[in-house]
Amino acid sequence: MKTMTIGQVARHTGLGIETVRYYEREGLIPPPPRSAGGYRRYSADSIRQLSFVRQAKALGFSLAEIRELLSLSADSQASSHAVKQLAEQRLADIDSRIAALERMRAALVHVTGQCPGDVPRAECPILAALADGPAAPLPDKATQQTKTP
Amino acid sequence: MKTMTIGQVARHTGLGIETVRYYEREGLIPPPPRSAGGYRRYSADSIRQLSFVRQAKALGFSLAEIRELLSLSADSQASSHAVKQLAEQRLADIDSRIAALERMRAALVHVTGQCPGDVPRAECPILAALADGPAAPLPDKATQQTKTP
DNA sequence: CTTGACTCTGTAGTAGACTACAGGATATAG
DNA sequence: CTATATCCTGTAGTCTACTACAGAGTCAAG
Repeated sequence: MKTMTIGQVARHTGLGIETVRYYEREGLIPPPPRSAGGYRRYSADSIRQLSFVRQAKALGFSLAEIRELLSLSADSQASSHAVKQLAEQRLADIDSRIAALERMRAALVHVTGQCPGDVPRAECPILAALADGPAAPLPDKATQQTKTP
Repeated sequence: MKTMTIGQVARHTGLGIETVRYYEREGLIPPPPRSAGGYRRYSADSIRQLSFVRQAKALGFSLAEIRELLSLSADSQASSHAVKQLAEQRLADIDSRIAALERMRAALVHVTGQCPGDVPRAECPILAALADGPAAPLPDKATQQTKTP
């Protein structure tokens, strides 16, 4: 079976060598087997995982979230229940991200395709596209005393 | 016209007070008018902008990108050409993000809905969902042959 | 006018995610 | 066998995006 050095893996995934080692330290990818001299020897599987990390990062997932997603894929044949629950949470999150991106998309289409230049700014609402979407439920402070004016 | 203090704005947007001031320093929102005593007085427009920032951040945009997006909305009636070009770039980016999220979504659906437990791991590919998506055009070295069976 | 909650500026510290060496070992072409 | 390109560990530095004070001023209620 063909294995690769860390440099080849880095080139294939578009990551830096130091970054690959960093991901290993952080537990995002399992430590690969080593050669007699101590060199890391990667398989194609590692490439897949690292590409996943790169993509997921570009989508705004934190390394902690990505670690979780990767564990989902690793455990997919194991404890169905907990895994499913986690996957369903992630699914909901992803759905709302897609929805928000599509609102943003619509607004941008509006800007590029329409907006003749005579509309008075309040009608070209990139802002409005995302202004009221319920994406991330932040640390709830809402149930404070509403000094409603 | 009704204006709000920074604390009220923070509560409305789910951001911290310090964060709101930070965004102002960073040029994400324009400095609001001040009261006689120097207090910032926000309008509903600020709320909209700050909510946009919060949402866009949750989608993985950096503050620099968000600044750009906000400038798009601010200039929407101005120099159509450069603005449109920028908007079109952002649009393409958003499209590929949506596509990647949808691949990830499909993989998660697969995990939650299918995956009876007897499949041998290579068939529940959350990894494969993102393994080869073209999200960020990194220093190109690709042209790799997919030896995948 | 006093009080207490709130805000101001400015500086400094933190967490996450890299990124850059230093100093030394290893692999491989010739 | 000898370059030289690549790899190793370990530590430290950087960048982004906050977050936390300190010390002082402001606002609204009573």
